[in-house]
Amino acid sequence: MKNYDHKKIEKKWQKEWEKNGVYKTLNPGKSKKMYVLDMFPYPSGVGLHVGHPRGYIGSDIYARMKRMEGYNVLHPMGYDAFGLPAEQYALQHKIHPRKAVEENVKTFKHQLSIIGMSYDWSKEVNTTDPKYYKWTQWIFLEIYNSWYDKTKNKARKIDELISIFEKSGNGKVNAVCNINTEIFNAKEWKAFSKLEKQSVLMKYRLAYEGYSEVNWCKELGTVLANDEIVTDDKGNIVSERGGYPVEKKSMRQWFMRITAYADRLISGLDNLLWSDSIKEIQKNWIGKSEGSLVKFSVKNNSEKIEVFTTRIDTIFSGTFLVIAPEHNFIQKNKSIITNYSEVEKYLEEVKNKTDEDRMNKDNKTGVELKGVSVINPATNKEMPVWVADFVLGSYGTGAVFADAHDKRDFDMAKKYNIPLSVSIKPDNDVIFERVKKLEECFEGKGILFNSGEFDGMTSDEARSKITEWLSTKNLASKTIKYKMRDAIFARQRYWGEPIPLKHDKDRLITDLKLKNLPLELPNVKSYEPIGTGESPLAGVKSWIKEGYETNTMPGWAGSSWYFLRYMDPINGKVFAAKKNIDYWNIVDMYVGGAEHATGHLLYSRFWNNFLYDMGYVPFREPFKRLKNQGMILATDGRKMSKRWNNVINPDDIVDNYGADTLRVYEMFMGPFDQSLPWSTESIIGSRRFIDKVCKLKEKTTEIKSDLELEKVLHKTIKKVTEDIESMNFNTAISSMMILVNEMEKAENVSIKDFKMFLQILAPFAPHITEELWSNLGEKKSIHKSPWPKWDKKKIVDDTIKIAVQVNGKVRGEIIISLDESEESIKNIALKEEKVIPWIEGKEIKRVIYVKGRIVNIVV
RNA sequence: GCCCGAGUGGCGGAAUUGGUAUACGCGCACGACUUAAAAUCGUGUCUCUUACGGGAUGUGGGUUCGACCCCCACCUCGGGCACCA
Repeated sequence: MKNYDHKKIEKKWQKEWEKNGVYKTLNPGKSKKMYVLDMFPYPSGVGLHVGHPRGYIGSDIYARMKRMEGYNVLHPMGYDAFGLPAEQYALQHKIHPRKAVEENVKTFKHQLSIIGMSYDWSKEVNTTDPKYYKWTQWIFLEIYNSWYDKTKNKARKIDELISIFEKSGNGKVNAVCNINTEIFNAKEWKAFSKLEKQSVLMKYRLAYEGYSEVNWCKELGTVLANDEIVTDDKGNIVSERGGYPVEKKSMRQWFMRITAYADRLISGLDNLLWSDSIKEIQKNWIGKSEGSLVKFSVKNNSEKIEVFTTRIDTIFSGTFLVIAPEHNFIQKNKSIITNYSEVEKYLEEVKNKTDEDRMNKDNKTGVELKGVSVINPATNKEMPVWVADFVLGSYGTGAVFADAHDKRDFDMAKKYNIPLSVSIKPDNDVIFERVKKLEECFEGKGILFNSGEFDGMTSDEARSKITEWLSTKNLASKTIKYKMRDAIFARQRYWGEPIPLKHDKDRLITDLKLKNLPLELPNVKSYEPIGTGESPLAGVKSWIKEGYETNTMPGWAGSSWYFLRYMDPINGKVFAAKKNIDYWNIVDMYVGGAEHATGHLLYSRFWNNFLYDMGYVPFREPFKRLKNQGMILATDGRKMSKRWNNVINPDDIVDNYGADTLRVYEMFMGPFDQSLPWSTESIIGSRRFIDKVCKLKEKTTEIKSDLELEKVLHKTIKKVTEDIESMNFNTAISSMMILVNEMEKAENVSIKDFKMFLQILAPFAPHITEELWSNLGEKKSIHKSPWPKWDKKKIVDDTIKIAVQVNGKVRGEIIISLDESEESIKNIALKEEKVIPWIEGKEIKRVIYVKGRIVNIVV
């Protein structure tokens, strides 16, 4: 059945490559460098399925071609092994997560090695290795000890901020921070206690302490990630494991001020060669919107309620204001709200509502704040104020003004019969419909509002003119808001990097110095939840005694900078030597799943931008080119999962068909970035292809191949080279299949030509090509041979076949020589036997010739 | 709901980006080899029509000498966000 013994051959060459260091990366120096990176895997307990290697195979092919093209290639692999699944796996199997990781890494490495990857394993990194996370901790401290200077638009050392405070206070500091800080002068600063200084600085630091709501499960005694909770049939949130109730609980956390980089994370995308869809996802995630901040004065009160809006052009028709239940206006002005008890009741209700309930768009609820009204700055008309939970405390200013243009405002008004209006220039039919309804609902209370002099303008013009006009009265200003929030950088878990900070009795925080890093995770007997919601570290006496921070870092910490560590993986003095970073520089080609668009790919850009600001790396963006491999689905079209029992293990495929077949098949299935269903039926085609290649070898001779075959060969070399460059592996393989079919048909194939073919096939099928190459007497590895060049002269055809159309329909074919004049080609076409019946006796209106493609006769 | 992307044979897909639609592979059918089967090789394989020809790239329209490709509307599927003002 088998034409060659793949098991024997593959094992033999894998050993040989290892022995000879064929894929070893050279030290910095050589001018042509190429950094080809895979997203490193999370080594789970179940090992790889056939979907996982798809991306790795693609990048491996790319790396192999680049190596043959003479580049010094950095193509490493490592493990991202901190995080929840390892902890859960360990809990389940009653072994230490470190042990579990060790075992899983072994499995992964074995599975990867039998597929024939060309990694330089001496560059391997593992995020859970203290020698690695020493530097994750160090970067954290660098971020912690920095603030964002908006004027210079870069991060700076916190020490510089302190000296500014000492000289002139914070009045002139233009920094990005979430909380409004009180203004103080130098003298006041100096008078602050240590604790006061600490809390002021915390508002500026790029990593800061704060509080946030978490999913707290009392029965499990632990905080749960969103992945670990589900909604039961009654609509309550419960733990996935056990189905215990889950409630919201405020917890002390650490945050990363990623919002400081929001603009740069958008603009930085411009120069990246990434798919538009990933760029789009990131832009939407950051959610930049430009608008205006409008002040509504509260009647009989000195207060003003600020509203963020992108539609200030609709302000003339704003008839009421809605604020979020979390808005601090309510608590500050209890006394003037005449129906406060009713309001309080509503706030209580909202608090107990599940998120799902709150997000039910069709059921708007709210309560009017009686006794309170505000003045519309554009019309000077009095407006009632409502509180409603569809307004989010966390976006904009937590307040909106309502007008009929907005569906939500309209729904609210309709439900509670609040007068609503619409500006005289409704922008589309939907709004016109609403205006009609308004008249019905409110018995004439809904009115068209004339926005006067602004009415003839385009929306954009009106927006900027109105803002300008109101700003002269200090009632509005232009502003920009983002959807993205600061990232929580803490987990109440054991299996993560310890945060290298200490809290003393007086709540003063000190940071560890580099010489004291790494702060190693203590070896504990029980890494199970301790029941308070804090991390298991809070139950370690020696840890608490030292005052160490009990939160650990989240899963994305270690993966946010690993691409830098590969450049210099065992350096103990710095995270990577400057010389290495300068040389390897930006990652030229990054391959991985699109599911990391709003996680890893954003966080690592953030960290890299920060490291750039601090002068540690010479490039702003970490990944120049990004390719997202599509998922391989199971034969049933679903995701491969143990749950569906539809997982295909690559080990079995390698065993039955060989690694080369697996590689060729996975690349041939379809476009690299497209998700495709696995088909064990179809894989045989790839195996047949390799069998045919083996058989072809028997046919090779010293005699020169004929010209036609040479032509096909050189065209194929060109096609394969270009296709690998653009990662169109499926068409590269199909063109090689065509070449093989031609070679089979040919009388004779020269050894020289066959070898060239083996070379372009080598990145796809490294084992069999190496075997045949060596059988043909080559002593050095095919993978170190220079990439073949196509001969330009051999790929031009002197005569070509083109189609002749009549009125756009193909009626015949002619063979022409390319240097023939347009005039004579047209004449040949008009005389073509099969064409004549279609044009005979008709007036020829036009004859169009597209060079080398087609002649179209219009009659 | 909003923002992306995609719809091509029985199946995975190709099409030089506006120029001969269905390459390559799987499957299927027939044939050769074989006592037989597997493997291998050969031939065929969008559809209607005996043929001449006609019709097909989710549906309907448009632009063009010419449209899978561009424009408009709709349908279906996939991805992202989701009461974001």
